[in-house]
Amino acid sequence: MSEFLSQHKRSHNCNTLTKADLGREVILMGWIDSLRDHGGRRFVDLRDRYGLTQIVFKPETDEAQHARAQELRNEWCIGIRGVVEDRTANGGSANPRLTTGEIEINVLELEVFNKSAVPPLQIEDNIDTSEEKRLQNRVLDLRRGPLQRNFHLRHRIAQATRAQLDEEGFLEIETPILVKYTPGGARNFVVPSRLNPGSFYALAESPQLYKQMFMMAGFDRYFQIAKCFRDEDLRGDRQPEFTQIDLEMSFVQEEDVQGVVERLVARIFKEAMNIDLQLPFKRMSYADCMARYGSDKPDLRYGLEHTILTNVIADFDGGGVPFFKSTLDDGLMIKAMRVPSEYKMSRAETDKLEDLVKQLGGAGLGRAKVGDDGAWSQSPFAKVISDECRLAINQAVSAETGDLILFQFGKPKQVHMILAALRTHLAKKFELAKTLKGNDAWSLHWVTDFPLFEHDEESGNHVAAHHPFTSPQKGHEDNLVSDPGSVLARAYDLVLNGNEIGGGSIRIHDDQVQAKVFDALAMSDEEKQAKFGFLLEALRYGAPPHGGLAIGLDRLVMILTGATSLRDVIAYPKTQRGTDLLTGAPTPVDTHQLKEVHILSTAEKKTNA
RNA sequence: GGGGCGGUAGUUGAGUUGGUUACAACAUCGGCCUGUCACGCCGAAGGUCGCGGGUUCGAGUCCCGUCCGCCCCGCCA
Repeated sequence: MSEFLSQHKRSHNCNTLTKADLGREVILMGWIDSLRDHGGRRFVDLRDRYGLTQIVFKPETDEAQHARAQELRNEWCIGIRGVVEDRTANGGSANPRLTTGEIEINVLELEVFNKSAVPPLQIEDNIDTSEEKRLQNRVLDLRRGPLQRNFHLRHRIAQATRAQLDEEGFLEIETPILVKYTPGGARNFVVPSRLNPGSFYALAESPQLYKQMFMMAGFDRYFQIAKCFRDEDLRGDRQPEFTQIDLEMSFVQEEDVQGVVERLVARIFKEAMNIDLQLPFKRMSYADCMARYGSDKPDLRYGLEHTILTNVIADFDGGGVPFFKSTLDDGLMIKAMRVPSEYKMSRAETDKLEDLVKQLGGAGLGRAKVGDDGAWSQSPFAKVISDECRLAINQAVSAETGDLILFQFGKPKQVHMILAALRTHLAKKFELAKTLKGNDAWSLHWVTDFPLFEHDEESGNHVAAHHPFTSPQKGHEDNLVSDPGSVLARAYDLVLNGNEIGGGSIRIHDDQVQAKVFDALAMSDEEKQAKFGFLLEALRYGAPPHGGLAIGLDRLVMILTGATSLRDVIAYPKTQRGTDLLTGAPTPVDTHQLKEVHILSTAEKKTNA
């Protein structure tokens, strides 16, 4: 135990002292952010999570302390006792960039708690160190201002969430992390059970079924800031363990859930960002999103809308363009995006767009430059297309002189995906969203009317688009068996600046409807009982109508902090390969540990470089 | 499962057609400096060019394999 600590308590943090404190004796503790040694004056910027304070060592104050100060180095953790003095009166100048910039602490006593080896990264706001080095040295990385601020904001958001949902009558209840393994959907992390040889838990993908059962238990309004685990491939915005603001409500319709979420998000924006959002948020149907933006989470802060041309061109039987004709004959989609003339691109730049299309798996990029009178140039279709078809296309996409029309042909899913990628690519290139200020910089909207099922190409079956407990829309129940592909769901996603930050639905509370949905999913009685028997059982005893939603907390924090990766808002994140460079996890475990949990590894031994 | 980019002092980068002792900035270390706050000045040290193999008189550079990081498609009910 340090003598210094037993005699002194920290009196202030490094961001509070001002001229109002002149003459006070204070105790500060923190890290050495930087050093400036002038021989007879030794300056140290002392840093803690709150800010910086300059401390100064002067030989006339204390010869010995001044001499010791020469030994100090960056990132040492120290404590000091000293007197608040006026920088200007001391013959220096104030630093207007610091809250504490008008004062400095004349050091009377110095305590070194712990020296620091030379840090492998610089502790500065703007570093260009590779992410690999940063993750390997995460403790030092986390000392940096931007990450410290990200976690402050994350804390504010979590607290605003608790306060708001508490005020709205929600109960915060925890659910298990070790849960029943259910195949289908996201891949589960699997945990062997030592006490039950050959059996396994899964780590919870989400508290979905538990929260529904809370409703059946009568808790009425539940929320949780819940850890979730999914063993899928990682992305910049996907980590294998992540956090959801999870909520569920009884006796509600879509607009009730959406209203709660809108008020919650508005409160988060107000408390964390001091931004007043306008309520309610816009609503767009899934079909509309896909047609106009090629995405179920479009960024609505800019245009670059798409137009489906399949029917337009079919009216002209391909308009004399053999490729159009063969595309139509194959039953494929033709879609275009108009790039207005103010977004100027050279030939080389449009060629680069085509490279992007090919990287995404597209065959190529159809183009047409629109001239006077709607004539096309720089286009493989220009010479053969009929005037009528060309004009109809121009009209359909609202083309004006100087515009560029980009075409995609093929399966709808891929056509949408590629044009959506081009749209976001061009928006980035021309900085369409980045330059927006104030409220214009934020776009929130609901996407509604999702299909209840998706067609799974692998199995040929229908699979639940959201999850199998999502309620079909009213009047659609009869189509569940006859035409499942046409059934819309009572599901809704919340989109922020082109990111899906939340999703939810009104659930099925009627076991007859639930049975039909399982039928449409081609699920046998044994299968439903084995997987979801506990839920079906609960549905038999007075299940209330209910619905809810989950917000991806990490993603929300990422967007609000302006971070470009989830890794900057999760304290100890995983790399794209799912490893933790700080601790080295995951690691092999020895065979006797495996034996204890009754499993045997089939992995081949890896040799590390 | 697939496509793309990258790995060179502690850190970030440069390194030509394969050719002396692999270069710069910042950081580090030593010295000087009484008003700095991107302090300044003088000096020094610092390298298994991710790893393994091959071609060659000679490889950071060319070829093959492999490991690692990042971005994207698939995947993520």
